[in-house]
Amino acid sequence: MMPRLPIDQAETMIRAAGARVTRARIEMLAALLAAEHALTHHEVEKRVNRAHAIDRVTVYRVLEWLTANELAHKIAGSDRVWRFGATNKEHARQHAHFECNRCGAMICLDEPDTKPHIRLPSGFHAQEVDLLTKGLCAKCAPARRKDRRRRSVPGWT
Amino acid sequence: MMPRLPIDQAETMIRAAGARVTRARIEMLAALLAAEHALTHHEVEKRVNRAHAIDRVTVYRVLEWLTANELAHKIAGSDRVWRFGATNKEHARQHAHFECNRCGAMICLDEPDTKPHIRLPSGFHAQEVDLLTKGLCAKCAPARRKDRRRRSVPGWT
DNA sequence: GCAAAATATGCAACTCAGTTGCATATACAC
DNA sequence: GTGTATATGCAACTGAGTTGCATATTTTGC
Repeated sequence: MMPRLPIDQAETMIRAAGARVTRARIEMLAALLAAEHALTHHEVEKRVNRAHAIDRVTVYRVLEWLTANELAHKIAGSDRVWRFGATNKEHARQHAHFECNRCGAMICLDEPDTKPHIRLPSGFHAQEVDLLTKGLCAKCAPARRKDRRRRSVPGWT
Repeated sequence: MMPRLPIDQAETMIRAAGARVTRARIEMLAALLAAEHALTHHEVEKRVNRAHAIDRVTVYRVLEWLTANELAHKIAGSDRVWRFGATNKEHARQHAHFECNRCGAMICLDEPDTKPHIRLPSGFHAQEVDLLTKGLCAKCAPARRKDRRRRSVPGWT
């Protein structure tokens, strides 16, 4: 299968979802598809605005729409900011992520080979298990000594 | 060992940390110790204010202080609100939690028996692994049909 | 193509968690 | 008790995310 431009791929995905194909949706999904890590609303806004201005609110609404239509998924980070990643078709449900304790970057990981076995109190009913690995990303690992951006207690959950 | 009042236990813990023993710290830690699940700043405020009024900002600052001193730990939920739990001495570092998809309640779990094996991209360095199981809590599981509080795409991460 | 209906966008104003600066109150050492 | 370090209260702020409503754009039916 030949490599396609994110913008074309995005359009195809949205069209396949049977919904209105708008420039905002195409460009935002394309931005997610092209991204090397999960993007905040602000990052999406910045990347898309290179082409033309999109309203803040539209960014939120489109991201919400993409999430509801399973073209993207959102990840809660330690900084209370949602990050969004394009949902790749193979692993439709990403439940494993990595978060950098220094720069806050988040990336999607493959599912772990061994699933942990969780013991819940009686009456509780599990639906999904999310795995968040924290540490230092490739950019931050070498620079770890001069740590300037750490939060109150880095890495705690 | 005989059961102690949370308020006494809290005072002992704070004194043991070698820090100033204030009413706000004692009462807030006692509230966390007595809580059946992790509390938001607002829940802490409400529970403590039965005794006497504590400023919103003080609540934030004391919770931060408790976290920094490892007497409590904070958990990021799907609703962008921090929840705090008393750090129990046996498992000093809680990294497994349960979040209810319906009411948002969070509780601390024991570590899973089998730790998952995570494969990271090269250059990445893992420091902690957090496990978040989502589903329905004992209160919400029976009432699951009339779901009124679900978020855009419930349970996604 | 063109008009009408359906829906997405932009704008303004809002909510709510969490933060910061600074003056005042309190715990503890002496 | 008195002095000093530090915790608290107050007010004002930041920044993410939301809502209502008017306007623009996509789609559908012709």
